[in-house]
Amino acid sequence: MDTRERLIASTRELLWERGYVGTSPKAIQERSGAGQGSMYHHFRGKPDLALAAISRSAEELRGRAEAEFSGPGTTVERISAYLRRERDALKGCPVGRLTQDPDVMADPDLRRPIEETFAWLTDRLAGLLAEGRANGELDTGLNPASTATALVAVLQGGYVLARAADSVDVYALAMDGALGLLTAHVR
Amino acid sequence: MDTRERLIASTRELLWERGYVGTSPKAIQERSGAGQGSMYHHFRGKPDLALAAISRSAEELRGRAEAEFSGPGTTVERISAYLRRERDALKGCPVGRLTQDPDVMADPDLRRPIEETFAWLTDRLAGLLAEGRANGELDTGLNPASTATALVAVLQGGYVLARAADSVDVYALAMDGALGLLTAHVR
DNA sequence: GTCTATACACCGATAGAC
DNA sequence: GTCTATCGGTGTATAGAC
Repeated sequence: MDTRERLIASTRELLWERGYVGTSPKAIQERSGAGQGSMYHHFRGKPDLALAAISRSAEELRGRAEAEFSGPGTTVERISAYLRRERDALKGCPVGRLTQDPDVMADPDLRRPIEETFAWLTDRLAGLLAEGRANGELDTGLNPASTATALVAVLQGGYVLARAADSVDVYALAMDGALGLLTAHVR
Repeated sequence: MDTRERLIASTRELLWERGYVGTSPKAIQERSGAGQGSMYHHFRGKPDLALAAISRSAEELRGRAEAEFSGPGTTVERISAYLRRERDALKGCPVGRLTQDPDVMADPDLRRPIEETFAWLTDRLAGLLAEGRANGELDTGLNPASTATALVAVLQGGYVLARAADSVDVYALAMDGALGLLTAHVR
């Protein structure tokens, strides 16, 4: 990995662990092994580097989700696989955690990848639910848009509860609850 | 409000808006109108003040939730009232947002009120669901513990999605989805 | 109780040598 | 491309006068 990539990788880790305000150029330099001058040669400053890091994380998240969504099985099985996928629940969501960072949300450039990721995710899930409803797998009474939003929310909230309880089991419990509720709509 | 209370109130606001790392003693002093010496007279330092602020916020959250839980109506109506209560969804949860703060979670004293609040909340909701199941209001197949966890998660995640989309409507949509799923279990 | 002065490390960046 | 030097501002206090 070249210096530029190491800088991005280290920034992604630090943003995940400590958020934007909690991440200093100095910490990024130390973790990446790059010097001061090196960092400012490759990036114009902290926001520029953060943009590269956030975009990369958002891209990766979508890629992994898409793999699950377009995998084998019924729509409910694919949604279940996505929700139950092994996650580092105590670390939280590398994209979702940034919504709590006022300096990120105040910068349209930094905000965009986050907004787009959740819009895409909710939309993709709504599509799967609509597909399941259309092919008779799911109840006709189920609303794809609101249900999809609730499912993404339960995922993000599961991270919050797991961190609060310091237990990955709480994340799994939240997914059990959500899927238990959804299953009642399976014909 | 005396100086001590103003310091706590300002710290609560700042922790809500900017988190622990994003909140400086200087900012607290400016917002509260208290001077440097005044702040360090009433509190030993930032962690001490944060503990007072977090405890207060946690207490208030429980009080408001309990008002909804012990209010009128069926168990599902009370849960619905709680989830749909008017909230400043774009500001996020004053307690839940702190789970993203590594310095808060690393300090057992600061962490405790957060952990306790979510444990209480989930437990209280599970009790309501169990009650609804026992009195025939809800499906016997519904698992109170996992469902309660999912409901608290959807609430916390609703805040995340609302901030990501910069829209309170997304929060409401998540609640619609969750209640839509729950309603299928109402006999 | 509140004020001002002081301290020292870190933040985020720029300049210029190599 | 990377290094070191330097910069003004902030973070988080402590000390001591009033």
